[in-house]
Amino acid sequence: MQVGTQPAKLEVLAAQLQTLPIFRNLDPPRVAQLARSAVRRTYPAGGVIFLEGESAPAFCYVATGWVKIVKMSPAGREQILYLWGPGELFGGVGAFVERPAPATAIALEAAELWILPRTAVRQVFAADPALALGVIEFMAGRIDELVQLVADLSLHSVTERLARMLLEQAEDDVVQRRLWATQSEMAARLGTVPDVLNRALRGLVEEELIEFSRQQIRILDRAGLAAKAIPAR
Amino acid sequence: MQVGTQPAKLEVLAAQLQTLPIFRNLDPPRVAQLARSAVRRTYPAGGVIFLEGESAPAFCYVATGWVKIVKMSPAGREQILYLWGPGELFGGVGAFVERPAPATAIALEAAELWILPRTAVRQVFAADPALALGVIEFMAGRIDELVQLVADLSLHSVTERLARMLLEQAEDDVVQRRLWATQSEMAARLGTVPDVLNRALRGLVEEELIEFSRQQIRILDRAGLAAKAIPAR
DNA sequence: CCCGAAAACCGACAAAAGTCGAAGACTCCC
DNA sequence: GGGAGTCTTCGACTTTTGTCGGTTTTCGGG
Repeated sequence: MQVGTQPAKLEVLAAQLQTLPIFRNLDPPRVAQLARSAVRRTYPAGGVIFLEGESAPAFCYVATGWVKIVKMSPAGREQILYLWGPGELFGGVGAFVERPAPATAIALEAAELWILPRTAVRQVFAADPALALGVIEFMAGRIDELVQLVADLSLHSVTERLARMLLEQAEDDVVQRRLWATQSEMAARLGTVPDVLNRALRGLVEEELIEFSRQQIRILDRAGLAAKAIPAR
Repeated sequence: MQVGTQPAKLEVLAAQLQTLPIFRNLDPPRVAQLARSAVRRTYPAGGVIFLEGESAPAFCYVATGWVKIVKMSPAGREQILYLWGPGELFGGVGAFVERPAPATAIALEAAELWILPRTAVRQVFAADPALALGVIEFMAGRIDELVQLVADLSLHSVTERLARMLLEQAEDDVVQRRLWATQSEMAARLGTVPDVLNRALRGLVEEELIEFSRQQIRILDRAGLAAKAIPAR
């Protein structure tokens, strides 16, 4: 490992950060300052980025790879709260509030992250209070997603949740499956167990609404699937 | 209805706002300014304060009464996200971000609220950027609660959730039940239906862990209840 | 190209949650 | 104080979800 990071990489990072909604109102020099203090870390597939209860890290920017934020039950089941991919920023609360991380972050595949250190974020924040609006907006987004997740878990069946997820994620009626997008992971995302998800999946195949392979899931009947997503009664 | 609100009430409001963590770092004159622009509104039991999807209001301060924040399913079931009582502040995101309310707010009993108008909040916010830290902390609290709720819904049974709720809410091993704290409302809070909650409740009575009446629920065996709250397997 | 581990699949079963209809108790309003 | 309406309770039932054991398939690494 080398001391210092190549200027070129930092410039790329700064440019990427600048495009994020949260930093869009921030002066470019400040963004550059943030980028310069960023620490690059890599994780193998399955690597733990931080654990629930630990002191929460500052912002994490995903350069490459995918990350899941999970809650674990005593019995070993897990519920995925968020999935973050390349170009996405997560965490952040820890930069402003002393508060243990409410959940665990794990790399789903080999991932490369930029950690924005707490001190740097605070400096920039103190120098340019307008950043606060961005942070608030950022957190508002997190809240909306969680509210939606709660409503889904409590108010809808597994098949309904699955149908909605497929409709949301499909591009051109096809949901591409990453290597790590196993049925176990999808189940954890939907708040159920692999077996039940499998049943739901082949239930939809039975009704000729979808077809799926290890690589992708194809929607055959978008209208029919939408009907499943919104329960009649 | 009279024009203007009595100065005395506004002073009380200002004093109360000042004690909230979110406004603790705010200059007293600014808090007074905020209080002066506040609008008092009253709602009957069951009255709708705002609907999901509507333009979100700014902060709401509960002077008296209780308020629930709920998601509703097409089938009519509801999931309570938050409960707010006297002295508590909710909402707020709408003051900073143009974003429809993610859920509905309903008064559980006759309630008296102070609405802090968006413009006033923004003025104070612009004048004293330190307020931003308070807002961020405030929202971090909301996120933690939602994460906990997701984990509960997905990872624990109704009885486990009930046991935990009782342990959390009990003061001196007694949970006082408000008039509106019917089994239906408790069920909506726990993410289930009244019948199932009733069964869980009398299941616990059967095991002599609690006893309950319309007025209160008494914990008879705190250790036994705690064992129920944290599943063995 | 083969091997071992992980993932997917299957059927039967168990348990939890939700539904329904109806009866009894309680409250609050008139 | 009566009476309407809500809340609670009950039993039986259905559906959904979760569990278990084992088999087959797939995939990546050697």
